[in-house]
Amino acid sequence: MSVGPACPQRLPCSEPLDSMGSPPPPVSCGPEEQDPALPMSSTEVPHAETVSSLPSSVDPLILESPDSSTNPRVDKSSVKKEEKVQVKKQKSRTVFSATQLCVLNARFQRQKYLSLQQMQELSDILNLSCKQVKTWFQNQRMKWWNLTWNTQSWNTQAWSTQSWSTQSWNSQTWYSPDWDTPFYNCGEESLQSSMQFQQVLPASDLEAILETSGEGQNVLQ
DNA sequence: TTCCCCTTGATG
DNA sequence: CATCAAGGGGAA
Repeated sequence: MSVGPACPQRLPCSEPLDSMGSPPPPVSCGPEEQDPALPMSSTEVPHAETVSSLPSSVDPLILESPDSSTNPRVDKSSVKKEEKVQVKKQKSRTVFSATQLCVLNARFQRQKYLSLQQMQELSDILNLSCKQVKTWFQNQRMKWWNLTWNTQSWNTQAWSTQSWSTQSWNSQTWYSPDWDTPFYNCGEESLQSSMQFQQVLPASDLEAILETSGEGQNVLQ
């Protein structure tokens, strides 16, 4: 009933597609192709999730990845697939560890859209599934947009809608020219300032650390 | 296929 | 209660 669509007013998103002129769908960039088959074997979400015994946010950091072992075992629940197929309910909200979020956030600040390859790279580094990374970016984009227009509401004069819409999208999108150089793009620092996420760490550095360390999650305590 | 968008469902 | 990661639908 008139509750309203509850929709946060359609964002002025002209879509990055039009910006570029012809950002073809997806393009599938490389050999990677789509991965709807779930790379996760069966454990879909290997970590977290069931950590509700801790009183405070101790952050156990379960970033470890047992998936490498190819599904060693499924903890409790004797049923895993069946449950999904039949019940299909039980949505599990994966709780990303601090490290994972850190890297994701760092990357997001530089790039709002990732290509498939980049997505896979990130997922590999963080030990997450491609789908998870994709979903995370999707949700982040929503938040970011809401935040952006919200900010504009306060400073209606500060920003020119045209300014950001043009620059931002033009800079880069999922359609990036450089696959080899995932990081580094144009100077979007301006956006950063406005956004003021709480973290201002060197994205490339962070990722580099993770990459080098393989799975050093304790790097940043 | 991807995207956005809203809602669901779990976690804090 | 809010937040967050997903599920699902509709649209290029």
